[in-house]
Amino acid sequence: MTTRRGRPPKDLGGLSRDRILREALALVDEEGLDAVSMRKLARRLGVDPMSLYNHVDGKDALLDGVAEVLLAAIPAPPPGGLRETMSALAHGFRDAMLGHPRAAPLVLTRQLASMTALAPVEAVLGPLLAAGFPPERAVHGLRAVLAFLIGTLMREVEAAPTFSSTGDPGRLADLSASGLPAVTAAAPYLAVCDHEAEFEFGLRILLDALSEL
Amino acid sequence: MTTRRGRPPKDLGGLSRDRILREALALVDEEGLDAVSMRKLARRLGVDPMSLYNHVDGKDALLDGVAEVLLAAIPAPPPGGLRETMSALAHGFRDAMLGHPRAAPLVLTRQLASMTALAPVEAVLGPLLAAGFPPERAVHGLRAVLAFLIGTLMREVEAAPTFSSTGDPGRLADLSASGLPAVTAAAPYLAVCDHEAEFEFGLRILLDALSEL
DNA sequence: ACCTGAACACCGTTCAAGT
DNA sequence: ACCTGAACACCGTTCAAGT
Repeated sequence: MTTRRGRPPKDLGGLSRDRILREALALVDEEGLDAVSMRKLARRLGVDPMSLYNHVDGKDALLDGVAEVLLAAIPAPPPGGLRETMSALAHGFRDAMLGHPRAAPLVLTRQLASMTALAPVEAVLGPLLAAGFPPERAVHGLRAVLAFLIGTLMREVEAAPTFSSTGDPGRLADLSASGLPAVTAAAPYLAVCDHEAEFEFGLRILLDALSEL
Repeated sequence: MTTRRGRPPKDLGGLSRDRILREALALVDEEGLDAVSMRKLARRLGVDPMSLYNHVDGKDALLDGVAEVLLAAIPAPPPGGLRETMSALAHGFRDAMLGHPRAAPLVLTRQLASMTALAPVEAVLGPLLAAGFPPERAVHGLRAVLAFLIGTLMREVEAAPTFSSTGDPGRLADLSASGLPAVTAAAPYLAVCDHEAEFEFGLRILLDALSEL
């Protein structure tokens, strides 16, 4: 169990798990994941580094906590059909990650043991089962879509290969000069990546496939 | 350019970029990514930490180099139809990552600027173009498949959420007791993940979709 | 119950010096 | 051209002490 403590501790300017996690997220947003350190975080909170350990189990648990904060920001999908629900959740997930691009890898790359990660799972699984999917197929479908979401978002958040570095004008030239015929032919498209369009394209394919059972 | 130096330096027991990268990969395989440090790597090589900097641009460049070593292990696909080629490459990619599961996140997670990453791209794009795909669609398809591959492999390599911790027998009980109806109903399937089957399932869906234009 | 600060065993990297 | 070692500015975390 990696969830909240029993009682929410009073928050009179004092330290608390929530305050620490929020400040950690702010730190990641501003300076990036690599810049996070217990000491720097403590400095920002005006406390001794070791005080953090009264509310958080260590750096790794801290980052898990931040990931959970991000996940909790995914809104519950409005009730609707299978396709609408899955699409809403996929977009909610994407929006939550894009709202904190530098922190997103925490969600996308960590094995979250927490139960808070289950709310979106329930929201996807419910409609799939209601639509008559046997549970095994439903889980299959969920995992295929999730894999795609994680992969696209990693790319979008600049943690995974695009074959287009975001602002590099020499990239096209490099690709064209690669000597690889297909790469050269497709260079103008490889050099640019419309993340929104890629997301919709892949999502549509997967949802189509699921609809056809 | 993050490629090799001009001349391959003689390798008489001395240091070299290749020797450093190979040792780094071995270190990751044995102790995991977090355990990698320039100092420890130097210790294993029997040299002063600072000697590494004569062959590698710093820790980040070192890790990029290891990622490229992994990528280079993907075999060129045997000539064949569109579907065979894409499938062979996907499996080659997967096998390369599973051969070094602890190092795989380096490939899956980093923005590789290197040109060595282009060989597999060429191998996929070639058949797509030959099959009559307009370059824009070909790139779309490539990116959708790649996103799925990255997402599944992240999960497989235990860097991304499965909803089943690998060896945790209490997981099923946790899921069943979650109070979420759909999660409870699907708990037996959520608690277990046959990576091989998930991989084939998702890949088939995507390749089917691409075949249908 | 919470906070503190010294201390331990580490980091990556710069720089001046050696061969 | 390559290697070295001291030094700098950091880390995460343990532990004993305070309130």
